[in-house]
Amino acid sequence: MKDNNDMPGHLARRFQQIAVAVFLAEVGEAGYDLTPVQYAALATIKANPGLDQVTLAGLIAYDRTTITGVIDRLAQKGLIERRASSRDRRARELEVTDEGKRTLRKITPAVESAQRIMLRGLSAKEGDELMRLLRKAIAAGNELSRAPLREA
Amino acid sequence: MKDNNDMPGHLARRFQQIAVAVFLAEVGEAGYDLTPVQYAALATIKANPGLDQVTLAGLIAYDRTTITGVIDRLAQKGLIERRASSRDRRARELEVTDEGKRTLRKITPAVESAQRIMLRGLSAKEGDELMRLLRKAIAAGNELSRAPLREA
DNA sequence: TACTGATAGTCAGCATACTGAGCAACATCA
DNA sequence: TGATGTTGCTCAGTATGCTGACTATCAGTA
Repeated sequence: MKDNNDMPGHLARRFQQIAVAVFLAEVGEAGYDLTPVQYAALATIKANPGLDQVTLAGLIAYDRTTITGVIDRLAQKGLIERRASSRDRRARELEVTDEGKRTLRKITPAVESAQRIMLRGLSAKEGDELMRLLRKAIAAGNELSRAPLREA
Repeated sequence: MKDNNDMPGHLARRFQQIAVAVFLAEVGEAGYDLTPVQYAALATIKANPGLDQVTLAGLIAYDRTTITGVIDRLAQKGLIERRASSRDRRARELEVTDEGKRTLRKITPAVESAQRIMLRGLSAKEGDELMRLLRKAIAAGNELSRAPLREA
């Protein structure tokens, strides 16, 4: 009988669980209330102003039905704006507000600190190796989830 | 500006996302409807008959508020039974039913196949190394989530 | 131009996860 | 025994993720 600790799926869940907890703790201590998912969306919108929801979802591998709620919450917090596209009346163009940009600047140290904390059991070399292996496994499995990563 | 791919937190989320999708696909193809979370709970109850919910939660690092729903669904499917404990009237003792045991036997190949598929981009050696690094990072961060792993 | 298929977004419903609160039962100690 | 603190479990509320269905719109073609 295999132990849970021999199951990559179980380890994936556990590592993700810790990663989220660390992120929320660090960002919360900095005085902000942003989830990892909201942060990634916000940062990606800032890097790609005016992109639509489907493109955003592809860039961070979110399901299109999930992104709706994330966008709603970011908009409600005043961090982004959602405008109808002029070229395609189905699409909505996303833009980070000034407050969104300010928030991003302010929480960056907390976000980076969180990334360090979740790897604190590993040496720098091991941390790099873990990320390399995760990237490789993810690349091979990209099409297996409903929300694969998509290039812009 | 750091890329998402340099964030262990993002990689964790993505790997977990793929792991769940692969698990559901494999188990679904085998004709069963069990989530990874339900599977881990079921297997752990079978290995520790009569354990209570808090102990179960500790063994698989689930939050105690999450386990309630998982147990409900397993019981509703007829895979486990929940009895009041005679020693502690607050506690409920969990037991796998015969159908639960049969189900566990039947889906084991699908579960193992899923674990292989989610590592298919890696060599055997790389897969082992990924698991080792995940275990190490998880051990160091165990206490950082609300639902840490606990020994029996 | 009318038809057909694809695409952008949303919604309902279900299953994790978590926060925080609450109740019942237990354990300990004055 | 009685007060106090702890523990097992549940519930309400919020935030991902997913399945599947639906509307509005677009794009290509007959």
